[in-house]
Amino acid sequence: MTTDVKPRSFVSARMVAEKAGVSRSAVSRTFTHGASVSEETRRKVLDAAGALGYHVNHLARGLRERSNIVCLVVADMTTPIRAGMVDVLTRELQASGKITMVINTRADTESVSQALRQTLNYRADATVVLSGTPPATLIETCLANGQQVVLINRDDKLVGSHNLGVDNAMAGREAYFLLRRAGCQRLGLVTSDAGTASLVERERVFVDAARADGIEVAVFETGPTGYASGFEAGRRAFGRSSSPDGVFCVTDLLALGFMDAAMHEFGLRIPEDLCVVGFDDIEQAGWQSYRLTTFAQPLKDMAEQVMDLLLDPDSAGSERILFEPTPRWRKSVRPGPV
Amino acid sequence: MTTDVKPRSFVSARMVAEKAGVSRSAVSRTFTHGASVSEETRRKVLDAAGALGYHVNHLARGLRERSNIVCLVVADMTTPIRAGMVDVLTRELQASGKITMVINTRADTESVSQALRQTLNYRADATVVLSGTPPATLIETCLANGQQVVLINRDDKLVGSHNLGVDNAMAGREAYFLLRRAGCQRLGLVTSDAGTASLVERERVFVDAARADGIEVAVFETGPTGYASGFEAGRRAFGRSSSPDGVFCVTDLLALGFMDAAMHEFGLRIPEDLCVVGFDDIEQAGWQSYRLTTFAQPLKDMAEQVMDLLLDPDSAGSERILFEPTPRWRKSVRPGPV
DNA sequence: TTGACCAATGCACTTGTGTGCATTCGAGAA
DNA sequence: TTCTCGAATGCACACAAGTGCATTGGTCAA
Repeated sequence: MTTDVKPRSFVSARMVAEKAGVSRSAVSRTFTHGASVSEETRRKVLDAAGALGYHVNHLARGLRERSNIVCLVVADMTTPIRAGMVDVLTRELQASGKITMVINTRADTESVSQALRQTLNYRADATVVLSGTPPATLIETCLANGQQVVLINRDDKLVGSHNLGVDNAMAGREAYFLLRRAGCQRLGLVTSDAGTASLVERERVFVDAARADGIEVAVFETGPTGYASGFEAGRRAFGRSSSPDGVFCVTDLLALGFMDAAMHEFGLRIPEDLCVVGFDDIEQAGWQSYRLTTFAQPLKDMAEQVMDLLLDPDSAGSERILFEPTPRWRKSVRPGPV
Repeated sequence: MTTDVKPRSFVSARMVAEKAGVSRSAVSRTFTHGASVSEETRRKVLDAAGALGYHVNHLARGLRERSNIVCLVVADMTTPIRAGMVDVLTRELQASGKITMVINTRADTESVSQALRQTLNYRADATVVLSGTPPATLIETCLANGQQVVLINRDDKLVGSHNLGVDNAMAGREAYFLLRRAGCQRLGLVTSDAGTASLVERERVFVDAARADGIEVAVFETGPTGYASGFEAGRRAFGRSSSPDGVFCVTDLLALGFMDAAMHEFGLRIPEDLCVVGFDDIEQAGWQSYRLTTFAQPLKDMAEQVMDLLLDPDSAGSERILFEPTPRWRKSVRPGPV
């Protein structure tokens, strides 16, 4: 063995050109739409490319113009609602020829900072943040580098970034209305310690609406956003003297946990003894054991809006785009008083 | 306006060099671990880089050596088990400094082919396939181009590709044993029309084990893998004369749907009237309304194994690595006969 | 027959890195 | 003072593409 040169793992345009007996430019032009190549050369190039297994290097192409890479920063991916968002977004991005880099981050700031830096390292054209708390300075760096930034369900007011969100206030009001119409007297609210803007707003509007009618709401906050916290909230809610008969849970997962505690730990019937309203309309909310009345986030619409923003190069951004959650009437709320 | 030259969106090493008054090589070396740079130059470069907001372009870096990109090909991402896989894998990849490209594909072959091609276009070092049916020829192309290929829960026997999977046979046998010990007489099996190798194997082993004891199993196959199919299976199972009293569902989602139909449509008690065993141990299986006895896929272990394979450059591959699913005893199966 | 014109092609430059090689510079030893 | 050695630095090239510009070859009309 004189040479240690093992066959190059990736074939380049140069190698195709050699095999086809043409110039490298010809290869390049063959794979560029609208370039001027004779039919004969084109065929020779395509034959050689097929034989060698050639694939255009999008990384090198991205060196000159745009990379077509979009970064998706997301936390709590196993949560049904988040999984749904990632699913619809990746699908939509792919359909437009973009490629998706997923950055899975825990909630802590340091982790997100690192993630955002990766975004810049790989020259992503845009960054879509589904969660976490990216420091404003880092997002500004993204913007300064010409990236487009889309924030979903967050309430930062960063100049230049796009902001999508659902109308939480509407959901809070509507939830209160539903429970009152069902004749509920002792209202409760279940939330998490996440302190996300969306969650806080739903809580605030619901509590305020009740207070305007002179009704005080019992608030339960037992841990992170999830089934377990809802279950624990249920345990506490019914383990004492005055227990609620109508509850708004700011998230479906919380609601399902709460319902399970009420049903299986305390033998309550839903909706006869207890009415529950959730938010998100995750798949499980429609399962026969729960049939939760809730609000659906228009995921598909939001994803399409994101694509419109990304594909429009000179979209100004920085105004907040609100989406109407659509109510899903199921069986966890009575149509009227008992 | 004489010039139309707007400030370059991304700052390059050249610009940093100019501002710092050093050569571009110095900048490059500052950001390369172990290179020879004086402390003074390093500081000047870092200052300039900070002021300009410079970030190393990993795309250009990837032109020379490896790209550090790993492609994750996945279908049915909203499914809890898949979401869990994507979550743990992205987390693990990130921890090793890899970047994850998610390719969301429908089950059809054409879609997956296109996805695999993207993988090659972006010079991914490796491809991890969670699902779908990539044609063998395409995977061979990946291998020929020096990519590592990891197939999870599939049964292709492609030379050079790594194969991870869980011991489906063990689960099938164990499920049969559990139901028999509970005293179940009329066994049923719920599966989907997906025809995945894993699903088929679980079904086959379960049915064979029963047949060996002279017991015939009623098989229900009503649609794609999911809650709705399980529910429909339940409807059919109890809508006729001889209904099962012990059922193995090849997936938790099928099991939960089946249980809901049994409980809410036919008023059956679990486990008194009906025993159910699932597979996957998704989060919902532990919820209070179900408490499903099932088998957990060792997601974390599998992800770590994937990382070991990817980080070891000369791992031969092509042998199948089996993982033991761990049984989760809950309440959907009686400990003994009624 | 010759000028004009157009399609096809190749050369050379661009993008942003990392790095081998040569050069420079300064310090320490003889 | 001079020689040696190592650290620091810059030049130039490689990587894999796209593309402006010049050149070539062929066809058609005058």
